[in-house]
Amino acid sequence: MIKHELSTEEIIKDAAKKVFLEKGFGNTTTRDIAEHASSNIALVNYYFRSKEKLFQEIFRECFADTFAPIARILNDDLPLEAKIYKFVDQMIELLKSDPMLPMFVFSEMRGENSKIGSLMAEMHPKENRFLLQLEEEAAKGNIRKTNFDQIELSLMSMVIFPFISMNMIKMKQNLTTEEFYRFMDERKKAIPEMILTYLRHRG
Amino acid sequence: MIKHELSTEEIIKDAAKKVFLEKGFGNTTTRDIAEHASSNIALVNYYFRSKEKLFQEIFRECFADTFAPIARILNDDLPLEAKIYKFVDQMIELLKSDPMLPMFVFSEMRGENSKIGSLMAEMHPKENRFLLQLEEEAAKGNIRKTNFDQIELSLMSMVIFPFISMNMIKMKQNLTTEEFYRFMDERKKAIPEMILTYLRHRG
DNA sequence: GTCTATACGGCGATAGAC
DNA sequence: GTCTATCGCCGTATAGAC
Repeated sequence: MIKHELSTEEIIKDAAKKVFLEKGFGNTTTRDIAEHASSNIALVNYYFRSKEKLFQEIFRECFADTFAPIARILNDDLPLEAKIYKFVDQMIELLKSDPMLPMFVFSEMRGENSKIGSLMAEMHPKENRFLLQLEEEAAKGNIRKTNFDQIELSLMSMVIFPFISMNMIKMKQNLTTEEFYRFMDERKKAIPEMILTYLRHRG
Repeated sequence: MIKHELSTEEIIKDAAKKVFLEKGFGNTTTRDIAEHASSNIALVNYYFRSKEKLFQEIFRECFADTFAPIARILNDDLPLEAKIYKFVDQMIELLKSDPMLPMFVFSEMRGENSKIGSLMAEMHPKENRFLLQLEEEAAKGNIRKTNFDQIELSLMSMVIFPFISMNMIKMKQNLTTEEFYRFMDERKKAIPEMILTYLRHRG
């Protein structure tokens, strides 16, 4: 295992990611980024040409970091129950390690004329194995028939929203970050239980 | 009923709200606001002293618009099932009429040293009738015993998150705004059903 | 109350020395 | 590759005429 020093470019990019995720594009200045990287404005533009370009690069990565795991797990070849447990577990672990990710991604996707747009096209020509799987189980009579788009959205909501409202929750319940994360760990059981109980209950 | 012309102050404030909600504080300029109000920068500062002050005023209102109805309905004097149905229905109607509200509020609450902070203190010394009610029903054996904070958070998540990810959903599923709202109307039944089925199922 | 004109600072970006 | 110095622009805010 070779020990790598971080290159200046990587240091700047990491600093930029940190600041962008915390404050968003509009509240971030190139000077912010340079300072966080213990560098200077000239170098930021030397490596990335502009604040805008740097932002695009980071947003692309964050977008992928958020949605690639979702698509990957939902298209896994696993039985329904195991898949749901795995999805909730892995997503919560991912978001615990990068809790600002969803707020950042969704926030920067606001507005019709968004800086984004093109990213969507490339992202999900993907087929959705999860929905098919729910239809199959329903056909077999193992779970109730219902609108499974609603189920999928509820699953996403219950996993992701707590991180978006993390600050609110922490203040309201007077929690440290550690305590909040323990609360989220509890959800690894609570969410699948609710979804599965509903699906299995005679409609 | 007297017909009121909007005052210049109100026109500017409405314009500011529209722009702030769409783009956030950092991506909004005083010029934006003035243009949307068919006015000029001087007038914006004449009525509100600064962009910051104007923002604070609007944020306060949006914060209240979001959380006051939540607290109000959850503290209503209604049986559990009716309360949950009412909560989901009223919140979805509210958010349909102002779909950018949650994204705006949560986005501007990011970061520890946020422009906000003080608002929290005044907001919820409120007791939470909803959680007490769940405990009561559990004591009577009408619903299962579980961590009701998780239930409450799941309820919020399923109602609010879809509006935060609205753009994503609309693009992914190729929906118009009308179709998205119909999808949300469907949730008025789907969400309470899931929650209640889970609560009533023998744990 | 409203507008034009302007002050002033901070922003993104680059030139040019090393 | 790195840094200092600086340019030009656009941001917020205000002075002052009407």
